[in-house]
Amino acid sequence: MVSLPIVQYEEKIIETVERNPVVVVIGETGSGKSTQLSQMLHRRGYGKIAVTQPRRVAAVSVARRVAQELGVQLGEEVGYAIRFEDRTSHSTRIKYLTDGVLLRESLANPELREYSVIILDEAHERSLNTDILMGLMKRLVKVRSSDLKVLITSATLDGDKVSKFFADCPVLNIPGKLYPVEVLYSSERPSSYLESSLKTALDIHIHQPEGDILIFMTGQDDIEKLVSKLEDKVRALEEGSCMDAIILPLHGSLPPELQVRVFSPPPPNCRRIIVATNIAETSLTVDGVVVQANQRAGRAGRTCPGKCYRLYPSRVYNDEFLDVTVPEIQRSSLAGSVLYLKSLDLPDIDILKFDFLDPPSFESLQDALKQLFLIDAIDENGAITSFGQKMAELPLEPSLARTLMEANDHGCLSEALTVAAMLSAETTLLPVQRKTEKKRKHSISNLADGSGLGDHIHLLQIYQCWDQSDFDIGWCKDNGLQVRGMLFVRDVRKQLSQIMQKISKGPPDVKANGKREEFRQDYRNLRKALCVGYANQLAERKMHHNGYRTLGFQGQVVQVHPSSVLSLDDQGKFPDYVVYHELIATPRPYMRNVCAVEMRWVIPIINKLKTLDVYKLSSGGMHHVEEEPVKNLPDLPKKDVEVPSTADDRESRIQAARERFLARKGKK
DNA sequence: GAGCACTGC
Repeated sequence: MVSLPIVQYEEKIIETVERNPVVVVIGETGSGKSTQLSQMLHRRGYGKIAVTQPRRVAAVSVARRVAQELGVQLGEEVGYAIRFEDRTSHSTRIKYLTDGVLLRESLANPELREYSVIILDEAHERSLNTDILMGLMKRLVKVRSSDLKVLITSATLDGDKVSKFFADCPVLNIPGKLYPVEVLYSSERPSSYLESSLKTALDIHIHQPEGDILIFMTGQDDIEKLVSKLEDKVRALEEGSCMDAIILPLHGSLPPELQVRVFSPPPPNCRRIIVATNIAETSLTVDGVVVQANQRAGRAGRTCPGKCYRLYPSRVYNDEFLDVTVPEIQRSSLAGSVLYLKSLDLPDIDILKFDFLDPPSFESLQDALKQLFLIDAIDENGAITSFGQKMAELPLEPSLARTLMEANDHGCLSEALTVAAMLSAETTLLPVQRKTEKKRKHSISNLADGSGLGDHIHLLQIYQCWDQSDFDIGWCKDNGLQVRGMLFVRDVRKQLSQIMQKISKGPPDVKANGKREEFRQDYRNLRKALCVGYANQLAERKMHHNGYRTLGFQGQVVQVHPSSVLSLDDQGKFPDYVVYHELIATPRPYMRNVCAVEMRWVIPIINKLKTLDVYKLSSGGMHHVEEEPVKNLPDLPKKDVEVPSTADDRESRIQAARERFLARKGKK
């Protein structure tokens, strides 16, 4: 085995950990920190060690490698835990797990006494879960000062910032780059990145010695175009003029069996040209890559020297590309995280003053509080309700958790479970769509059309059809649904159902299999439950056309997404009110996954909005503290609510996303 | 008739 750089630092690392409760380890890709740190501490007799990873594949593959290095059976001394898969046992001493799983564990056991060491790996990725864990660790090292060690590891994270966050804890730098990577820039900005990538890749293929090429593109669409163009060009090359080449696409919606092709070595005298999304940036390491046609130099130089071609001038790179990733916590809805933190009931944690490495804006916290209030997860003073406590147990966004609670009280839990599970997997359900195959959708819509009521009902009906086929794999294939996506839905549904059984007072309504609602055809109870859950995601149709105005966004005009199955009435009109699952930020904002609701269900929500007092919500029912002057709070309508505003900050984030999108389009 | 990507419980 090649000796990893980190091994030389073992004494130094151990010594620093012995003396400090928190240590930051900065190690570049290839330093071996993910596999070696846990083993070092294990050798020195530390107790059970948890190592978090932001992604499932990473948790599994790193655990597998460490078990192999230690010569033990996976699941014994070394194991992993990801959603739906716990491969650990009583003898497990080193446990790899996703950050989400550790957060769930900390809900059941806030002090995490099971572990002597907690390593938050890949913290530079700034996943929302890791960010929250960092805040919790800061508190935990105080509570468990004598028997807990915390390590924060990262490739590029600003070590000083994290150190400062953890009371000036020590920072260890482990050099890791094994081989040099030469970086080459284009002299000017290309008019088309696609054409420029094509030209550069061919040029490299024809003129450079052997070694694989990795090209980064922004999306599946461009990947498919580039792959087909590359195939044409390579085929057209004169026989024997240069080595062979195989072109491999790589992106998230590619089935796993096609993804793994990039791990098998090419035939002799053949160069692989891999065209990937940023999935290859972090999730997967492709051996043999020596040349890249875009910006991620870290992926080359792993096993031998490499080259990185940047298809734009260095000035562009320096001026426009060096923004550090905006942490997830500063761009996404915080309702789920806020509810989670409130449910922990830590006496010394005030959500508005929770110690984040990069605090989210005051507005987005308030936005989250407003949403939680609207769905009864917190009371008017901002304190978590018993309802909210139960919702936090569910691994769902609060809107869907609330929908399940409501459905359970109105005899349609079975259907609601299905809808929530289908939405959890929605992106992996549909097959890789090619522009040439549009017909597929119709085959399933004969069986399930949403009864005109929208996409939630559509998803429910698809699952019910599959259920009636006895979960036949062939049925999925015949109807153009991804098998692994549907199996995932079934797992999620089962998990949600078990949690609902645990938390509901009476026996939950899960056995009914949806017969009653099915016969009703109008799915009224289910839609009402969705309306209650999506109280913050309501839209009202504009008087004279089919555009909508969101009630949550100050009069923002949105359209129903073209993929929606929602039908028009005799007059060619959409329903007066809908709830939506998400808004997509494109030049024209779209609601994706909508469900028709009735005005009489909307009225109580509007009324509740009138009672909303954001000042009380955010003061947590206690005296408000100085730092945020009242005049900075957004004005909330207390009377005559026509266009209630509950998501001002999110609106500005959507706006910013739109501007970024437009700017990108403009450049093309 | 338009769709940025990726990840997690």
